[in-house]
Amino acid sequence: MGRVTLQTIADRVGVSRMTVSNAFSRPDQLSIELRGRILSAADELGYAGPDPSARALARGTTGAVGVLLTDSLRDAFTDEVATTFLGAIAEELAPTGLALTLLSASDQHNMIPARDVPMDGALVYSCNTESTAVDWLIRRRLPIVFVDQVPASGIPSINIDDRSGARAAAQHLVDLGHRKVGIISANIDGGGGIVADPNAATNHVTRQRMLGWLDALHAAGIEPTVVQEDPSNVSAEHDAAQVLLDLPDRPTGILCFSDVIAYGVVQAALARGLAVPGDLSVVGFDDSPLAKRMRPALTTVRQDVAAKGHAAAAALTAAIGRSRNGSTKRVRNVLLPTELIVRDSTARAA
Amino acid sequence: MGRVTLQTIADRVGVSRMTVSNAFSRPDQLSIELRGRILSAADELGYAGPDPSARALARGTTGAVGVLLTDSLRDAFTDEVATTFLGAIAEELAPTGLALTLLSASDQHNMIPARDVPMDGALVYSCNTESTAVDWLIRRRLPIVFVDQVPASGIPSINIDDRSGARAAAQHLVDLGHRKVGIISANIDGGGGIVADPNAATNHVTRQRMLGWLDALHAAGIEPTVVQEDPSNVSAEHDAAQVLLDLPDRPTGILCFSDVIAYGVVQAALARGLAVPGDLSVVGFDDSPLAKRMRPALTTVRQDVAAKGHAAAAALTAAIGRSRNGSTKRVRNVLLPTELIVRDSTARAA
DNA sequence: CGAATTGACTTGACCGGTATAGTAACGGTG
DNA sequence: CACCGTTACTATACCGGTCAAGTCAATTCG
Repeated sequence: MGRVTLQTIADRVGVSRMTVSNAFSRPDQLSIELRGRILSAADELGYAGPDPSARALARGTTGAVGVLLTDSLRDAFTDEVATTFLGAIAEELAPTGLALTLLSASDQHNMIPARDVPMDGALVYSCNTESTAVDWLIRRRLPIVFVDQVPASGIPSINIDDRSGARAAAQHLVDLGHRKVGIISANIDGGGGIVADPNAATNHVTRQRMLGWLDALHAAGIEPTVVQEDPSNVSAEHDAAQVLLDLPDRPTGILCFSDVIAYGVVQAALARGLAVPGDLSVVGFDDSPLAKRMRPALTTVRQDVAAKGHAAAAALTAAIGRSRNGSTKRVRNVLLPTELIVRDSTARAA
Repeated sequence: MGRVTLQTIADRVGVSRMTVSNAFSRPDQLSIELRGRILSAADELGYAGPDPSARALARGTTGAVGVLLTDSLRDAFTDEVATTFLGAIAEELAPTGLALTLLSASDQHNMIPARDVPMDGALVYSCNTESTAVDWLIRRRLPIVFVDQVPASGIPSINIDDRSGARAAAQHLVDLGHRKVGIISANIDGGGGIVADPNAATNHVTRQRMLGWLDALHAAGIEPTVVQEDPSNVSAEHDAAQVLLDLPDRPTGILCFSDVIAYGVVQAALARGLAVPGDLSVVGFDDSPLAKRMRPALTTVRQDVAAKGHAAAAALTAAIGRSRNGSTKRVRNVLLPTELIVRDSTARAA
């Protein structure tokens, strides 16, 4: 027995295929009585409703939007900040009925999700600027929204004020009298260890935070030692911390790209008998739940990740709406604020 | 200027549409020279590659698989157990190049993701048995895998041994001399508070754990007081705990559906000056990271969520493969073990 | 009472690809 | 030199829907 299609049902009921289609998609186009007959015939035949792929082709819409995530999706679920973000997106998307498709920016054996997966629009979340996946999305002329990405003209974007936040964090250490400062950044140039050129970061967020830190430090005449996480390493935070703590002229304050890193630094410091914040001040970034939870509670830069997610999803649905009815309203570039939260992991330099 | 399709390129280069299609999808079917010309023509015209929807229709495959989640996707990202599970799925799926689409079981204004989103297969994760979304997936004849779901014949399933785990947990309390036992279950019949019929649960996991607890308790002649979380409530765990702790004959041991609930119970107990485990023993379920982290460290039932995720994704790709080449290999029903982990939240009954 | 409207379907084209069977040219073989 | 297997394309028929523009009878209206 072949597949059941609109035609199968049409033949069975003795109407045209179009009428059956209407029975499912535009109930007001036929009599209630006939619709009832069609629906029950469909039911008997075990029809599951119009084929989504066929419908997508004909209608030009799929009912799903994508989120493009750097490298492994795995990480997206491991990181508390990312899950909060995704959760907020899901929440904002729920009333629209759109499903959420997770796309990996890295392609697996000639399958490039950004190019090959059907969708109505996409969110680009903190991808490296060099990623080709983004180019595919653009070529497809999909409505897209950049999040934590360097804003491009004509593309709506959601960012947080990373630079100001980082600047405030660094200034905080400066104000506490720290002169020897270390920085642990996310990955900048592919390896681990000490970074030669702090401005080489391909990731927008990494770069902005770096600029912010340097703003305040340079203004105070401080030249920090910058190390980066080795992304291929499980104990990346720990190793990066060791590099700094092993320096002949050990820093008294460390600025971290994230709370997770900061946590690792604090653990590493405590493990070698250093007091935090007595011997070492540590500042994180994000204000993830971890920051409040850990001991000492972490001084960090707060960003409202949930708000970012909501804004991103809203911007995307707006962009999709815009592309549907050809409206040319100007796109918005949102910049959400950051705020320094001082807790117990920072103190005056010894 | 209209949309660029295979035909546009074909006309431009002066070949048939099929040849252009081959240039993209089956490079071995044409000369290298011609393919080069086609590709560069496509490039000039700003062609983004074969339209995914059209290709999906023609090929009958979309490159994405779904995960059907109970109610709000939001929760899926909030719950550490769920994110671990999803992360493992993503990891297992990565090498296949399949994208992961998150589907809400609840339908929003006549858009039912399970029915309307294009996909090659789906995972059904811990949905209520009554959910109609599952029926849609089945009707579509999509390859599916049940996870934490009552196994149905002909459908591969991944489960953990909830009942044995719960039994071990309850037996543990019995062995410690507890006679007054409370149970805090996940939602059973839609409300909050004390549950009349513990067997009324529509969710398979909820039901199995309940059966397990009762196995051991009834064998010891103990009739527990069962309360359930009110899902609509933010402080659900706390409230449920209060109900038990307010009982005239306060329980000395409480069995919880999850570690998160157990955490809430411990907090509630400590808040009213009860010692844990001195005055009250608490057992969780899942062995999420929280269990190890909290103080006192939680006695709980361990399940390997990551393994569950991997198994689920593997089973799904297997099912998809099976449906492609019409193989009729028998489907597998996997049951993963659980293990009681005794930590510091349980002690002999006072 | 004839014309304009409405309701209920139908017709034919189109969405943008892919599968499969062909065909023509080319070089090698017995 | 007829025969055969390749290589490189093309022709035709779907895939399973939806859209826009009919058709035709049953109202409604001036």
